[in-house]
Amino acid sequence: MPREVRTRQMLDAAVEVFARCGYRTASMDEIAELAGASKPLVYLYLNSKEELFSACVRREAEALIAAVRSAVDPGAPADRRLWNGLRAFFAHTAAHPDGWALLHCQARTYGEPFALEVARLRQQLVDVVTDLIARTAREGAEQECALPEREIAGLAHALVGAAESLAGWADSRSCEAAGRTGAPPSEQEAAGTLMNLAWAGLGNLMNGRRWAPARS
Amino acid sequence: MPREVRTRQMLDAAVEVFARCGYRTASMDEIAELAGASKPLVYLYLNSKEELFSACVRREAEALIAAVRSAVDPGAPADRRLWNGLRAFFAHTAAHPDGWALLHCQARTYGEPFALEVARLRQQLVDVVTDLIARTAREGAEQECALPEREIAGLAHALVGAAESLAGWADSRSCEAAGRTGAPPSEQEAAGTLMNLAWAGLGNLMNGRRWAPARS
Amino acid sequence: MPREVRTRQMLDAAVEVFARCGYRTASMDEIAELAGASKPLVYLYLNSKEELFSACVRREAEALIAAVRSAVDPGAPADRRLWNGLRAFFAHTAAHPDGWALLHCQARTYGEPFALEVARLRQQLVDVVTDLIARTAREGAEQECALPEREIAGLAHALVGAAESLAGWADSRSCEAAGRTGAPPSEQEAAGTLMNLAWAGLGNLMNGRRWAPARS
Amino acid sequence: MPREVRTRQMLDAAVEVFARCGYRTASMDEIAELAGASKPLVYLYLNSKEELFSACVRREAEALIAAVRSAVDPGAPADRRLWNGLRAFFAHTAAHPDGWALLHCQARTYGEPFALEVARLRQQLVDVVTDLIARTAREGAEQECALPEREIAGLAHALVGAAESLAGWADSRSCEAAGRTGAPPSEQEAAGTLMNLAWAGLGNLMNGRRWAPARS
DNA sequence: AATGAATGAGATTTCATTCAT
DNA sequence: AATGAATGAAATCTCATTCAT
Repeated sequence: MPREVRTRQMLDAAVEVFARCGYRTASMDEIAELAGASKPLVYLYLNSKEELFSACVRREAEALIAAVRSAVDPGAPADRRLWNGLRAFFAHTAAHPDGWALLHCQARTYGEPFALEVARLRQQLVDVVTDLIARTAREGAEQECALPEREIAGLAHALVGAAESLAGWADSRSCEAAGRTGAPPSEQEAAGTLMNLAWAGLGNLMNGRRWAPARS
Repeated sequence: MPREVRTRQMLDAAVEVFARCGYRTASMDEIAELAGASKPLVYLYLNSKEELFSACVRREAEALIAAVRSAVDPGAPADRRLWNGLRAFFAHTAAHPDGWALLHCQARTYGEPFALEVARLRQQLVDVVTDLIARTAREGAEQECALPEREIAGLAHALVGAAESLAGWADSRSCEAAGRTGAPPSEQEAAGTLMNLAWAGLGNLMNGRRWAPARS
Repeated sequence: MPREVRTRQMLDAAVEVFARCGYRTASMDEIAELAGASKPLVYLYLNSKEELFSACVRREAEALIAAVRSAVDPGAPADRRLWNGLRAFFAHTAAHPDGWALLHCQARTYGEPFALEVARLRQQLVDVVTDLIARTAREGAEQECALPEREIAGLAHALVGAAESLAGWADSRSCEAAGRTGAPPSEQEAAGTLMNLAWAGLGNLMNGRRWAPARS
Repeated sequence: MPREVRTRQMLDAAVEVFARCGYRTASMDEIAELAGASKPLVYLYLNSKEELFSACVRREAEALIAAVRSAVDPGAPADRRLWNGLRAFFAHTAAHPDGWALLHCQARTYGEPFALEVARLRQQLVDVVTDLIARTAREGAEQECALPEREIAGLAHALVGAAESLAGWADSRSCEAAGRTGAPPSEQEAAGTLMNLAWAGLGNLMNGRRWAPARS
């Protein structure tokens, strides 16, 4: 069996096991077995547990970012682009729950040696969203009312977080765990909720309709 | 030294170590040492690593929820209540970064035996927010336009996720890791961004100003 | 069982196993078993295989050097001092064949991380011998004929090597291995052979009776 | 590439790696890579790590013994023969430091399966020297004073050991390790030191000028 | 109330070695 | 003549956990 194929199998297995168990709890034995190969072969091709995990994270993150990017038609109007990006995000995370779990749940531990890399990848996602928002704001501005960069960054972080949370909501595993009932939301629903939030927020902000605490 | 005091010391130490290293990587040796007690004593008081971790999560989650709840004056107007809740959330997470790291970063692993409990605690937080939103919506509705429960739940999830993300943004550790520059946002800023988002979104939804994809 | 006693047992076992198998071949399992303790305890007390080996080498080297040093009566005449030193050397190596094997056979591999330390310890032995020779030469000089330092160092190296070789000769294990027959030499014999060599060599050198190649 | 050439390349590589790392630490991967061949080929030609090591030791030992033997002109006078043998020994070990390291440092481990063979090869070297000394003694005896065989064997062992030690002294690697300073001795110097020692020792012994401990 | 001493079980990783081609 | 692919076995080391005091 050619090396490339084997490597992919191993990554697939590793993503699944890491998503299920977490980095430390996952054992190389289990990964190797699931990949249908022997442990030494896993080491031969992927060097160490750490590198294997890194490779998984990188692959999944790149796939997610690529999915979002390619869904965004550069010629479309601003709102359409944001909408498509969101739908692609929810579609991809729903289609690849293990990869998503890896990125969202497992890869955040500070103190692990790959934390830095993971943080950078998440930042990439935020950057993509920041671009989307900035263009949306620019094109959609009814009047000359540029949002400060800092505010846009905040919005992007908030949106990414909201999207992550909604994606998690849609994940049946977390449903069971939390004891929630009722069907999880569809991608359309999740994207819709978020789109409305973003659209309304952007609109208000751009038009100066801010909420401010009443003087006490 | 009385048992209560010792126990608190142990939990403090455990939260710090768990936050820094994660559940699996943290070692009971380190925790015991940091707590200034011997390992057998830790076991005598807290039974096992798992129970110790659970106790940490429970304590920190309850503290966070209590902080948010107590900041919400039941007699205040709807927007004020949401605003105060958000500020309390950001204030608390900023004041207790280890506890927050525990809840946000470490405690998400599916597959660990305490995952269930952790998910339930997060659900409590979502429930608090859901209540806030529901009441805000009810009171703030300019016209009779009840939002469906399902949509409110979605909003709550989105808001909690956005808040988490903004709280993470404000955490200097993740800043360094992601290579971001510029000062992290203050609690006021974070709360403001989120409040605007929520307020605008709620307002639009309640008034039927929804964004919908153009027919293609 | 108190820590000190256990530690000594472990070192004893380690010296035996390392001497028998060499550093790499020896297994911590075997050492722990021979020491009558569990492996984790060995690690708790001695940290790592490398440190364990270092500790063995240090202990044995110090014991050997101490044995030689304490046998040398500072008030005795020069030849007597050398003689006593040699006898002590052969007596000690014969009495502690494992320790000797460790120093002589196992601890020389360049490339191992402890090679440096071992080389330094051997140098100590050479230094002791150099002192002995230097004083012998000074006191025993029939006429004013100081040997150059460099020559003395050479002699010391040669003597130490010769002693090592004779000590190895006396070791029954190497006898079997080499297929030699006949009883191995006693300490007295070995010391005598070496003493004569050293004494004659020194005498000749000091009196200028050197061997030089005939002009060809 | 013909088999013979390849085999030599492999042995060259193996000697280098074994000398650098020791038998156990050396890896077949490294040897194969350095030899520029694939691992299965190494196994095809040399069967196993053990046989490979044996082959290396045999080759190097035979080369050393041959060098010494061929330097000894059977017709020359006794002292001249010893002198030439010694010079050849130091010249060869200096010219082939890896081979020498293999014989002197790596190949002494009792407990490895080739220990027996290695010991026999060293014994051959001792035998060569024993012959040299025996003939020297016979020819050089000023009076009828045959040295007992046992004493000659002792001398031979001592001389070989001394030579080994001096050769080691001359090896720059051990110099660095021991922290010694000053230029290492040349072959001439080493051979001279040893020749004087041997010559004087032999002379004294044959003439009955022995050192004996004073009655106490 | 508190601990020094001790361990069973399991983790990652390495390596000599062999097929199938 | 030569090799890419693959592995069984064993190494070092760690850790949560428990006695005996």
